[in-house]
Amino acid sequence: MDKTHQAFFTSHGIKSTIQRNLVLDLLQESESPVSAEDIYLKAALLQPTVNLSTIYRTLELFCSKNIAVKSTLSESKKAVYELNTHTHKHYMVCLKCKRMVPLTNCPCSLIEKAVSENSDFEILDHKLEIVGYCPECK
Amino acid sequence: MDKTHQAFFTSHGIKSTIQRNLVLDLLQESESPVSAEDIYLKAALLQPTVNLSTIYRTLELFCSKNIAVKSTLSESKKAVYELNTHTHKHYMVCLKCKRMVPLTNCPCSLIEKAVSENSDFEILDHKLEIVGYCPECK
DNA sequence: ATCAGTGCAAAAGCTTTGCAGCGGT
DNA sequence: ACCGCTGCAAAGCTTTTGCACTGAT
Repeated sequence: MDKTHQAFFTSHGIKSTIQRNLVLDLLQESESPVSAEDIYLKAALLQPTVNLSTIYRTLELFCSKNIAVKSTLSESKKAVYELNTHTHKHYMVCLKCKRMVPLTNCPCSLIEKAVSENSDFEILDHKLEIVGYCPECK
Repeated sequence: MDKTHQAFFTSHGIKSTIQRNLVLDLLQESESPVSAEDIYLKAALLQPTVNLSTIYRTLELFCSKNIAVKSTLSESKKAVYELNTHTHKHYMVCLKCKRMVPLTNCPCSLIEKAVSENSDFEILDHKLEIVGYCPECK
């Protein structure tokens, strides 16, 4: 059993298992959000008996412990997951290759400010998705 | 057959039918985006033989003709549809009652500008979703 | 030894599709 | 009369769940 994984998981109050270690590693490796199936396909190469439902359960667990974050793009019906960096983050999504490029900085506070001045809505969060073509696809 | 519907649909190059008229009316009536099932339930009251798949086909047709616009919220796995007002529009979504309140004005051009200055991404569109509690639910 | 975690299979929820018959022009 | 539109049923795709077994502490 990997001590690093073990320490990480126990610090979040959950058990370390081979599958969870795997999912954590795979989330760590991927530079942009991935679907449960993406994770599953990569995980199955290393651990052929792993099951898709375990991946879903693990991802859901990670989200509930704030280890990961789930989001859904308007373009697809699949949810995607990424490690929770605890930073404010948005992506540009390429319509062709589906690549997700993170925004380096985001002037969203302007929007929240403007909105809260104009309504009684209590704003907790916001999602911004920029859609277009990445440099390689345009 | 309703002449108004007929004229509208032929101007978009598609046939007018009872079901399409109904869907158009129901989209017109609703002040915020609705799911296919919402439309179906309302439609079934007036036209009991109507079928869910027809609603889906009609909504998809409307979207392909730019009569309607489809979007998916991160909170739900259902798609929602609304008439295409051809205006830039975003919503605040209440976490509790799921009410969608349109933003009166949106400083998004700031974002697109900032983003396009910082990357080679060709921006075609963006989606903004504000999440929180509406005045009644907070 | 205990109890949480997992694999497997089945089901659930939303959406799409094939096909035969109906309906609009 | 023609051909597109619809209803119905079945399937598809993503995600969830029940259950018995496995594995971590």
